[in-house]
Amino acid sequence: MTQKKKNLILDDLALELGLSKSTVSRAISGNGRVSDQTRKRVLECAENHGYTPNSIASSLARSRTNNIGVVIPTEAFYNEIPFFQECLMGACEAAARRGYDVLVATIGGSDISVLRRIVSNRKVDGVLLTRSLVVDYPADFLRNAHVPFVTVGSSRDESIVQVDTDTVAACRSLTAEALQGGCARIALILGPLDYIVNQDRLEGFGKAMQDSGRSAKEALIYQNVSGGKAVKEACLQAVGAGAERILCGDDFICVKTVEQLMESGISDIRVSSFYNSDIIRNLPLVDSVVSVDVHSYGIAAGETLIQLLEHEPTQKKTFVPHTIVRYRT
Amino acid sequence: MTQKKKNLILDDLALELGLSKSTVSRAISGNGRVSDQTRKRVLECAENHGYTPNSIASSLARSRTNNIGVVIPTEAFYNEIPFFQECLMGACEAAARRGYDVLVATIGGSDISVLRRIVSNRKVDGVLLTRSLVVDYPADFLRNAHVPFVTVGSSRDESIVQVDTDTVAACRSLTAEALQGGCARIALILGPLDYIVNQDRLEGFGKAMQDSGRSAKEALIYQNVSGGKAVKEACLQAVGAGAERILCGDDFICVKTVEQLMESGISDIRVSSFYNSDIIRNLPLVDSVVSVDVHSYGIAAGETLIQLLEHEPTQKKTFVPHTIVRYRT
DNA sequence: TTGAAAGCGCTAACAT
DNA sequence: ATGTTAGCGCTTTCAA
Repeated sequence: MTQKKKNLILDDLALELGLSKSTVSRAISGNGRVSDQTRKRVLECAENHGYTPNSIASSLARSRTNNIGVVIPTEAFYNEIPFFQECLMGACEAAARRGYDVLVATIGGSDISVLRRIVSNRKVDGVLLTRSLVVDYPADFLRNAHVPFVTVGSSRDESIVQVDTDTVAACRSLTAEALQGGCARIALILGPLDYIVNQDRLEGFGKAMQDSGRSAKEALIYQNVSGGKAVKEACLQAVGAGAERILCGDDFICVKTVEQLMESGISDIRVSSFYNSDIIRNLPLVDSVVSVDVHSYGIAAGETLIQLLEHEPTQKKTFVPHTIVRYRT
Repeated sequence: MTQKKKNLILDDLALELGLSKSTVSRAISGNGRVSDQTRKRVLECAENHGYTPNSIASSLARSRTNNIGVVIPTEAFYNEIPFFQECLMGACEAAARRGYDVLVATIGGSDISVLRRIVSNRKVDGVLLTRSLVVDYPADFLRNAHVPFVTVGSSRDESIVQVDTDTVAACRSLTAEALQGGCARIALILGPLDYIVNQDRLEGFGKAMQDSGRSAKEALIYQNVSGGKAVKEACLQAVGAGAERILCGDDFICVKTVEQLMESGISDIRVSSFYNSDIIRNLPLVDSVVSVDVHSYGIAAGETLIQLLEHEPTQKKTFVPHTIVRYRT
């Protein structure tokens, strides 16, 4: 086998086999009837010539790229690093399984130019949105452009296909646990409410409070807290107001909260997080978290999107499981 | 403007403008001479029709996709989460700036099937390798397939275009600092030596020892340590052997080491890490780390790859800066 | 400067 | 079951 054989194409195979291009194409793609005999001959020939179809040409002819786009926010990313990464890896896994590839579309703030580009360049067949805002520009854009998409995380828009964990239920359970300890004064530090997930967290929290016969009013709730400094301030306020336990909306908040507590030399307040990643696994004071297998999350979302693209039946809303994890009992 | 205009193509514009396809193409792509007047007319027309070229067709005609592949290892990833993520984001940024898009190719262990696929499907013009092993399958494969690529991290192969931080120098400095404290017994816990980066770390460490007039023999060196359990064992051994300071090869090792120290109730040993991410920013006992701006790292690598693809002059080896960061002096 | 025409490599009617 | 023939939408010689 000489190294420098030029890239051969369908015609070459057809010529060598004494068949027509189309028959060879059918045999290789598996679309259309071909006798078992010829199929075998073709496949064999392709195999030992190391023929691989040019997917670009195929894309042009079929108007399908077999690529999906995964949208990742550049900023939020610094607060929730592992989430998007794991999600992405999951999506890649799902894609690979079905012969798709993944294009990354970063979104900085409300700048969706990269997304616009890959869509208008027709580089993807569909898109995975890895965050849902209350006002969802990317989703609006995609709907408008008639590009199939799936959101990771809930959307208020029922018509959107979504894959999510039951955030409300998860936060409800975690809060319930926290309350069981007979904790009198509880604080909640939450991020921006224009993220659906934070709204859900708040809702779950509220429900648990009600469940235990309390009013959400009794709790110290700090919402729309963003940035390390703001978190630390909220933490100080909570402490000042006599909080015995602090629930944190996400990892970043949790990290900053614990940081503040340590700095203040406080060690008798317990902390929980509504979302768990490896970052907080080593933090002191944290004793329970909501844990989601984000990798499966990504797989489920990728799989769902591909089902959509292949016109396979799909549920409008898929739930992925969560668990409550306790540290140092 | 009606919403449902069908996707228009070059011919449509040509027709409307009373020009030929080719002229319109030239005007839009900017390749080939067109009178300023017509160019303006064409661009205007394209603009207010919202015309966007079909990049797939263009790819087929030019044999260029304007996509780059970024290879991410699936396993190592769990130990060094932020690194690959940030690198990827940096690469995306560089790509976006130059009109390229990014395809993700995951590699699990030595399974490079995804990489193989995107390459043989001709979905990318070049590849970024985000890790270098001593025996580098992906690099060998790419070289063999004549696909341009750049490695993030050093390679022993001088012919490969690489973007890296000067790991040897960085670890040398950090070790030197540690030794200055007048530390008698120093330990080094290092990951697998089949990663170039670990070899470099070891080398930097050794040099610093020599610089200070000691022999590397004096140090407690644990190499090829992988997995949390192994790290903890190494840590215990180091402690048993009287280590006063522990240098860790990377964040994962650092986390596990500190974990072990805490569990053993030890608080008079200082720890340093040869690589720093947010994970360890909140760890006790750690007082100095090597810090690299991984995002710029990714940008530099992406930029270098694209230069390569566009046949612009490129250095064989680009260094990105590092700093030594001290915590709690 | 512009146009005509031949691809790029594959797919999918339609015919045989 | 296989072959023929148009495309898919853009680029790029080569002429004019």
